[in-house]
Order: sequence, then structure tokens, then C-alpha cells
Amino acid sequence: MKYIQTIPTCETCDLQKFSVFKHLTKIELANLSIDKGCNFFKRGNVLYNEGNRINGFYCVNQGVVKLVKTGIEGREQIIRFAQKGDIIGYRSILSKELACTTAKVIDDAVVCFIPASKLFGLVQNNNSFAMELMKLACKELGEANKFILDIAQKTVRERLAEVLMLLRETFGLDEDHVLQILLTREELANIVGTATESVIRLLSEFKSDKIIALNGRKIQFLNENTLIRLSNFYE
Amino acid sequence: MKYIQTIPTCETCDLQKFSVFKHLTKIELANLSIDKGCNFFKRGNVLYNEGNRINGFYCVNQGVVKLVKTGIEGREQIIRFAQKGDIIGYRSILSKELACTTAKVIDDAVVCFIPASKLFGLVQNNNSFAMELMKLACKELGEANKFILDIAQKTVRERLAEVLMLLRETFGLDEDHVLQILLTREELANIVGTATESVIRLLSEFKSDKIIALNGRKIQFLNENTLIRLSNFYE
DNA sequence: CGTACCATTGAGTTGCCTCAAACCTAGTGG
DNA sequence: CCACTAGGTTTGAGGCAACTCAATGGTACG
Repeated sequence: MKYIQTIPTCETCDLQKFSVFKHLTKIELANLSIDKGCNFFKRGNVLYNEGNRINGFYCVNQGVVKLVKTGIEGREQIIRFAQKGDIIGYRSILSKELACTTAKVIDDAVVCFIPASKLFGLVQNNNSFAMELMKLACKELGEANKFILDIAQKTVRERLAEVLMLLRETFGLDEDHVLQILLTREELANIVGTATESVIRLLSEFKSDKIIALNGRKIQFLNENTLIRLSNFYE
Repeated sequence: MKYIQTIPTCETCDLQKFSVFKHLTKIELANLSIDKGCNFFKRGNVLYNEGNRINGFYCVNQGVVKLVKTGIEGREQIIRFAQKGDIIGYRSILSKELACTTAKVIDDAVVCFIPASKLFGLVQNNNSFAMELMKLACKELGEANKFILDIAQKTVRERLAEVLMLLRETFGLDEDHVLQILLTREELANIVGTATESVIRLLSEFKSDKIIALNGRKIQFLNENTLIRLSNFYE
């Protein structure tokens, strides 16, 4: 982690238009930039650890961050990802609890830090912002609930197929249908909630079935419909 | 479900003092009572179904409601319980999504219904209320995240022990250490995320180990420390 | 060129699921 | 009062998905 030369200002940040900050006034945005910190983080860097008291929240400007909970014998469970425009740490601040996850960079990232007081100020004075924030929390809650059902009832194969489609939604594919995020087998296992070896075996099954192609950590999507069907997705 | 004679008014409702409504003014509380519906529901009644569009939220005055998601071959996963003072359905309203759970009564209940417009009005005009609501959503989100970790990494035995302690926290024990909520074995399984038979086998194991005593659906706690230890709870 | 990390494959084990049958209890109605 | 039914509970048997452990191969990097 190191200080970067040009701190992106919130007023000129393009991401702001599509994020939770979209309803802020010019003045509010300018105010947000004051006291703001901004750092560059390399893969593996940790923004904060589970159990930390954090006094602000983070806004991802570039790169990818994973939010993980650590369980039995240090095994990680990936709860969600954050990429450009996403904010993290807001949950702990609003609920006035300790951080319930560790935030670890998995793709070199530029991340801004905004003190909690700013967040509370905005919630107090800008109802649209408060609504956006609530919407965000409620959306995440809905996703978490869905994930509970999946992990409780689906097989590992179904979950892996679903996770692949989920990653596809989140990070997209390039022109060759290659997934635009590189994860280790272990990280994949930590999303699905299974053993690394199980992921490896299932991936190579999918490969023999011509559903995906593998090249190191690159995953190429060959047959999305089958993947959706395998994930046992309905409704 | 039938109309009840005396609709509890929000101003005089004791529950209000400890709930998300605790910062409302007398006037706001009075206003909340207007247009409010209130019904009595018997065990098995459904307040709303997963996928419904709901145009208001519910406040539990008496009894217990379970929120479930329905998965493969109709098997239910219990996401959380709501009892007196708790509100349900607010997530869908705030995130403007369809209901992500079905709300089913498991202990005869009196439940008030408040139109969504009232909720939005309060969020607009009362910042403390907006904060409380956000706090609630974020707290639930934290719990959901924890549950994801548990269900992904713990054994069924550990999860059952944990669920028993969780129920103990939520519903309490009477003077004989009997859990103050009656659930079928199937419902227990639907919280833990396992098969009914597995719950039965493990419960009778706990019984032979003198950790609990069973009498129909009544569960008596004999040794909470062992239960905590079995749940693999740490930190 | 060694070290570290990750990926892969095989073998063996087991926790948990499914299926099936029997039993218990409470409610209904003749 | 008893027979009947329905819903829930319990126990047994058998099978398999997925885990653990272990060994090997590949790749990147200082």
C-alpha cells in the first residue's frame, strides 16, 4: 500500500453517477472530497480485518476487493466482491458494530476512505441519499438470503455452476468469452463453500463437457445455457 | 385470519418503545395508526408469499412468524423469525423488489399492516427513524453473513447446537429451562439446513448425552455450556 | 536453481441423505 | 367409545457426494 499522487476528487469521479452517491449535490460531493484519503493497494493487501473497529467507509475507484469471513481453521468464506463504484464497510458503521468481514484486495486497487462522520452527515441532510443507502443494504440482504437457501439446499456442482454465472454477471466477459476476473481455485472454493479439490474436479468435468475452457486461471464460457441449467436455476 | 375487535393503536403500544419506532414523536405515532390494518392469524396462515408485490410492511404485535424461502422440491429454508415488536416486509419495500420470503405464522399472532407510503414519509421526515431502519437492515445483513459462513463450514451437529442456542436467545426459557417456542422437527431441520431425520437423530444423541431433555416438541436445556462448545463457537 | 505457491490426481473414508417401514398422537365422525 | 385418518416422529438400511490426506507436477520468482 502506498500513497498515490493524484487523489480522485468526488466531484469529477465518473463512478459517482451510478453509485449510491448519485443524488448528491455538487456541494455535497465537494465536501465529501475534503478529509478523504485515497490509497493504492496491491493484490493481497488488507483494508481492514474482521473484528476491527472502523471509523469510516471505503469506496473502490479501481480494482477488485473481496469481503471474507474467516471460519474454522482459518478457512475463508467469500461473502461478496466490491469493484469500481462499490462501497464497503458501511454496514459496520451504520449498525455501530465491529467489522464482520475482512476486506482483501484481489486485483490491484485504488480505494478512497471517507470518515464515518461524513456518512452520518449525509444521511441526516439528504433523504435521497439515505434512501439509496437503505436500498443498497436491503438489496444485499436479499442476496445474502438467497445465498443461504442455495448453500443449504443445492449440491456443490449446482452451486459452482451458479457461482460461475454470478461472476459472469459481476465481472463480465471479454470478446473471447473469457471471464474478466482471475481467481485461484481456492478462492472459487471459498465462494462456493467447498474444498479446493472439489472445485478442481468439477471444473475439469465442465471442461470435458465443453461447457467451459480453462487456461490457468482464465475461464472461457462456451455454453452458458447449460451452465444455467446445471445451476438448477428456476423461477 | 379474521378481523379483531380492538386494534392496538401505535401511540399506546408498549412494544413501540423498544422497536425501530422508538424515536417517533407522539404525532408521528398517531399518524401511523391511521390507515393501519390489524388482523389475527392462526398457525399456518400466510401473511404474504415469496414473489408477491407487497405495498406495506407488517409489525408483529403478538405471536411468532417465520420468514422462509422455498427451494428445491418445495423444501423450506427458515431465514429468520419475527415476534412482538419486530417488523417484516420492510426489505422488499425499501429495495423496491418483490418479497424474497414467505411469511408464515407459527404461533397464533396479531399483526398490524402499515402502508408503504407511511414508511417512506417517515424516512423522509425523521432522520433518527431512517437511521434506526438502516441499523436494523445492517444488523440483519451481518447476521445473514454469519449464517452463510456457518452453513458453509460447520457440520450439521455444530449447526444444530448453534441453532438451539440461537433459539434460546430469541425466545428464552421458562423457569424449568424449557425453550419458549415449539417447532416441529421439520422446522428445526429447515433452520439448520438439513434433513428432518438428521435433526431427529442428533436431538436424541444430545438427549442421551444429557445436554437436553425432550418431551414432544418441548426442549429442555440441561447443559448450555456443552451446547456452546458443540456449536464450535469461538471469538 | 531452489523455494514457494498453486493445481492436479488418486485413494480411502464418512457424514449426511434418501428411501422405507413402523409407531405415536390427536382430531373426526359414525 | 372405538375406528379411522392424517400429520408428525422415530429407527434402520444402504448409498453416494464430498471431504481429507497424500503425493506429484507445474509455474513464477528472487
